[in-house]
Amino acid sequence: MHPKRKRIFNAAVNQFSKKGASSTTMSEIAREAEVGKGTLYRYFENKEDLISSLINCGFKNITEEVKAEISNIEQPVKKLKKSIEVQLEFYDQNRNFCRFLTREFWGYKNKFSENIKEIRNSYTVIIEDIIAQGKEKMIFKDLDPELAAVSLIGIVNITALHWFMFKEEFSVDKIKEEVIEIYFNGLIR
Amino acid sequence: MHPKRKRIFNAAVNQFSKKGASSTTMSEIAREAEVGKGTLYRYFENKEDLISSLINCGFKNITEEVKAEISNIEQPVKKLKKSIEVQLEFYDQNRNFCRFLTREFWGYKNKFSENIKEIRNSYTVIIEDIIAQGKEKMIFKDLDPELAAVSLIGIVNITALHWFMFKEEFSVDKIKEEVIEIYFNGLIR
DNA sequence: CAGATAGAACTGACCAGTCAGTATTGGTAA
DNA sequence: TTACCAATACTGACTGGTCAGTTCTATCTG
Repeated sequence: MHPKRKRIFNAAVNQFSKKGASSTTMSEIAREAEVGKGTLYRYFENKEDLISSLINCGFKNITEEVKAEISNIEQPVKKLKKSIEVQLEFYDQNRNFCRFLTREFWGYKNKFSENIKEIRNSYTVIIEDIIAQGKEKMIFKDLDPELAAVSLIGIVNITALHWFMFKEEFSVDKIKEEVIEIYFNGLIR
Repeated sequence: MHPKRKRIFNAAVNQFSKKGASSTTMSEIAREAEVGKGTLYRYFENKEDLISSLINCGFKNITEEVKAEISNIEQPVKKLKKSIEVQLEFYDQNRNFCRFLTREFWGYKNKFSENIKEIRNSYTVIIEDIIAQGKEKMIFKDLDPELAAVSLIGIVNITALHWFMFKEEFSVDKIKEEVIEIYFNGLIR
């Protein structure tokens, strides 16, 4: 990616994660990126394009990373565990992006929203497939794979968000262990 | 509550859930509420006041309802099950509010944000306490109650949101059953 | 009449997007 | 090496439009 485009991306994520996309002005992004305001429009058509490119690109990154990391794992349980780990680590290393994503994701209602539905789905489906696979092999219970997938995504996302919204420290390892315990074996002793 | 204030509340939730709070104009809210624009400012100081009152009030409603419903239940497991049920049913009956809340909640960074942290916490703590209680009674595993509470909230919220964002039908019963199964006993057979 | 309301008209602030002008780069010829 | 010249990248003041919040008048209700 062009280094200036990268700079704008980073500046935008920083600002968006602080104030939300719609309360952030293009001038602020330009200032933070140390770039003229006009330059923004050389790299992005308009504000909406910037926002959706950001969501697109970040989401694609996570999805690709997860896909790559689980591709040579056989067992569904190990696959899921790995994907939880990868996701938590990605969030840990991209906190601002995580804040931005979780905030804008649901809300995003515009001409790009169809696109976003698709992107989101592309991730959900990966998890869903693993669960369906494990269900066939009689490793997982007979539950709706979509619901099970969404539940896992919910746990991981909200936990990560909660932790670095309200806590100072964020221990991927501890959270990973406990999330895995709850999701696979439940809260009850 | 004054009926006109109520009307404005409803209109605002409708609009906000469609377009997001910051892209909704006060004139639109007035039109939808069938109320003069000037009247809005008799019932709310300004737009921000309207938004934060809405979040406040809705969140308080859920919290109160959950508190009331679980107050005369003894067993931690039953308490948690009830609170899942109440929350899902509340969301089902207030879909627009749910969409609005999940969208604005995390993002809300302004003079009210401290307040929102508090409100949120007041709900998390209820769940957390039940879990801590069950942990002491050796019913629940030795996990961090906060993490366990946040996980549950994540499952319930994201599942509900996913369902009436991407699906037409929303069966509280089915979702409740499966969420409970996963959360209490885990995905693994 | 008195208090509340609708809603039109207005104001001032704010902001996305533009564009005329400036700086930088890289290629070419002297 | 230097001088010159596009072409390309960049800048930030400016514009047009939008919208929160105010004010005012006509209307309604009791």
